[in-house]
Amino acid sequence: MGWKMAHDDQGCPGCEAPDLAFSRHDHGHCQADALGRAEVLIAARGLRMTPVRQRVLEILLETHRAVGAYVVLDRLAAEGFGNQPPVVYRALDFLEEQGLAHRIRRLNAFTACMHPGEAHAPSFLICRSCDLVAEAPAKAVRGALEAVALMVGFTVEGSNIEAMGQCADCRGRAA
Amino acid sequence: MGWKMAHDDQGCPGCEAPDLAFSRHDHGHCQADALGRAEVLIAARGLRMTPVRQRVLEILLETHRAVGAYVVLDRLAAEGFGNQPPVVYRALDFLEEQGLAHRIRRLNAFTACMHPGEAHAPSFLICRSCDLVAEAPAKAVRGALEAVALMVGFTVEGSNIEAMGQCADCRGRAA
DNA sequence: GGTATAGTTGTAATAGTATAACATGGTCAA
DNA sequence: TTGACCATGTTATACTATTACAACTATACC
Repeated sequence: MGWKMAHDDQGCPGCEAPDLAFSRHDHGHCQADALGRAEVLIAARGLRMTPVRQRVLEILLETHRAVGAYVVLDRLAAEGFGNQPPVVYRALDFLEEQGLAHRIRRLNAFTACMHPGEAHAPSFLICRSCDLVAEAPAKAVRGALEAVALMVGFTVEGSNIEAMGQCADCRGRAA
Repeated sequence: MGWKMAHDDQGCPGCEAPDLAFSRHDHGHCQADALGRAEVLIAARGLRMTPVRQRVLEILLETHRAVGAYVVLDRLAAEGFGNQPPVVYRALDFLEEQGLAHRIRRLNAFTACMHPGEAHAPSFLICRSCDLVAEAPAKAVRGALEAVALMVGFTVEGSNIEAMGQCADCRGRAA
């Protein structure tokens, strides 16, 4: 295979690399790993990974790009699921609440979480050329944000941190 | 007046306070200051602060909340401007490009920039109770984000950093 | 097993946000 | 005053998201 392995067999630490989306990797493993983790997590919480939810997650996991709700909906409809917006939005909301997917507000689209289960307040790097979306560790970023908030007595309950720009490959190609 | 003055006469440093939106202040000065700066800035850049643009900025400056495009549009229409979406979106795009307004992606709405002209990559604190939006200094936040990006060779060209939560006042009232 | 319950999905209708494309009109400089 | 450029007006449409209600399914409890 032409892929550079970005992981080993235990816990897929490579999948926590901030540049996962931008680097060649065994995406099949990437998908399977995330999906497996998701199922375990949902079961552990006493919730149900229904067919619609699982299928939506699978669709999101196909790519490291953000996918619009209506693109997912069309896929679902073609496969015999309901073809009205609530079908997909409910699944997406569920996945987001459970930390299995993230909403990329800048794109009005969604992307699968690449390391579900780990407590994380992610930030995203969105390449304007190839549209890949990398989920970067945002511990430092989130810390800085909370520091500012603390100064004014503001309690941060949730945040969205997104950077638009260009990934290394695309910048190289452009130059 | 019942307002605590949050500024002095030269440059309105108070208007750079991260908690401006959340603290009582002379909002009239706040507005006038931002508007004045905006006009100077636009002129200096050889651009035109047209009636529509100015009116949109004024409307955004009325409150420290984010305002939806269609709310602005209704106001414009009631005042004799065009009543079609492009009218307001063009003005908002212009203001955003010039750093005079910011898009709050989490709310699909817009807010006036409180210290135009200063180079800044703002972050926003959005109170879920009172809907006030504070523009907080994001130098540290932006720095952290760029540090992460640098690690993977990603070039940050723009960012949106928004925190949803509760301001000090609202938290106090809730307790 | 039967049945109440909560949760999930299906469906219809509608609300809200944003852009493309083209026509019109104003401003400024040569 | 003509031409170029920019801004605005207008029509139409695309895209994103939610409300409300009906039907169904799994589960737990009796």
